[in-house]
Amino acid sequence: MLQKKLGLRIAGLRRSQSLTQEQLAEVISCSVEFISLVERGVNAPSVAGLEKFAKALNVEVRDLFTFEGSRR
Amino acid sequence: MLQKKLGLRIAGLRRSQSLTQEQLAEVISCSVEFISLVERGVNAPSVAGLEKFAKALNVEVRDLFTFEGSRR
DNA sequence: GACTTCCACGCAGCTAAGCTACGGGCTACG
DNA sequence: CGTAGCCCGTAGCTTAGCTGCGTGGAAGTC
Repeated sequence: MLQKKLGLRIAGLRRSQSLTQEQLAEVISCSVEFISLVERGVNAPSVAGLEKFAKALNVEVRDLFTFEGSRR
Repeated sequence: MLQKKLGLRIAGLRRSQSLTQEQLAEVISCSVEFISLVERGVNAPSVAGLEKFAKALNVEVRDLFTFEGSRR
């Protein structure tokens, strides 16, 4: 549920930075496969992982949970 | 790092709702000990767990990651 | 057609961490 | 004293976070 939206959000942010999954994986220092899993909502990163994602995407963690559907 | 702040945030939200750890644990249907661990920043809940916490505290997940220190 | 880049996806595996139960201990309050 | 609310350590089960490998497909370029 949540991870699905989270994945889409991350994928969107990544694309908006013109990064490939591979590049993002390198920044985060994790596997490309994992990026794929996360973006598809199969896996959700841990809280520690969220921090990395946010940093790599130049946003704050709370922004990762900010969707269109959310208020505001 | 993050989980520390997250824990404080959750504890703060819980208190502001005048809930005890026990009551919160019941709403989330998890153990009281776990609430304690989370609030102290020893453990961080999983993404699925975050959803439960947010729902129990009547906020959105993104609000759990909204600290004083954060921008805005 | 052949090649490359980007990505989805299944499978198999390790280990870290989420989560629980039990037991003890401290403070505050009636 | 007794109870409520919380902290804390230890020990343990179990899930899922995360990896590697290998495949294959869509789109672009030459």
